[in-house]
Amino acid sequence: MIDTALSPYVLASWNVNSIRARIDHVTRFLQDYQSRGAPVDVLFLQELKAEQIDQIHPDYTQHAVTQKSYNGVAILTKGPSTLICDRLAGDKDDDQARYLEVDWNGLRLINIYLPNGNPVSDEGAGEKFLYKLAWMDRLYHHLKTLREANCPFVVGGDFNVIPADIDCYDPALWRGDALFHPRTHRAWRMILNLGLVDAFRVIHPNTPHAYSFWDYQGGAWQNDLGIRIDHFLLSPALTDRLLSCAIDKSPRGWDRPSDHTPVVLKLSR
DNA sequence: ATGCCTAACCCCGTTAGA
Repeated sequence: MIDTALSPYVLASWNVNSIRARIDHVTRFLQDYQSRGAPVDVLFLQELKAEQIDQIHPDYTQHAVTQKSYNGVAILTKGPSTLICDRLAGDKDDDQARYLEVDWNGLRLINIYLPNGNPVSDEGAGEKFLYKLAWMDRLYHHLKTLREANCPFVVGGDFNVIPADIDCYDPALWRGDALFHPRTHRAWRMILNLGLVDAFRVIHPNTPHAYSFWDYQGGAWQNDLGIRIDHFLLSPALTDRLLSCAIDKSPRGWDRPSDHTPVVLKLSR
């Protein structure tokens, strides 16, 4: 008999690059963890790319914010959860479906699809890059509010941030890209300096080739030319409950995969 | 070589992703 009181919470985050194209992969992923005795309690999905989505899995409470063709994020939880917010504070005119915040067992779950930001353009004045930086600043201010309220939270998702050299196959090649730009890194540090921990990197401080994304082009997957851009950040109280964080490479090797693979976090209950 | 995949959408090419 499994002692559920001692089993950890399992949280996963996955940019599926279209939920319609990847629904069977999501089902298989959840089934695999279920059959391995580590059922997923919380699943964050990004890039749904569909305005209308059905119930993704019958065993979960589902929240989603969507738009036609682009973006879209969902949070699936075992048991009840309540919607807190489906857009990031700080810009009333921003209607892109990139942010979802729910309460689950007194824990704040925040799923993000942070803007890519390319092209950076001359002097970093590209419209998309400025939107990314502004979005990161808005995220910083919102998380600061939660920190000051001592609200325990986990932020997971596709950050479109390569945190450091170790997180990409060729730092020289990424220099100047919106995912690896000094201004992106500064915004990332601002967020971490609220007292948050990059769960994967604190568990695996020196592990190279720990990637969560491989481009479809140029045999990137076959040659392991990847980048780590999908992350879980934990507030201090949750950092104390961090048991493990791993990147599950297997779904990237399935037939017609997403270009991202899931990150899996375990927290003590 | 802002490109050698992939998906959406809407017409069978364009846009976006990272």
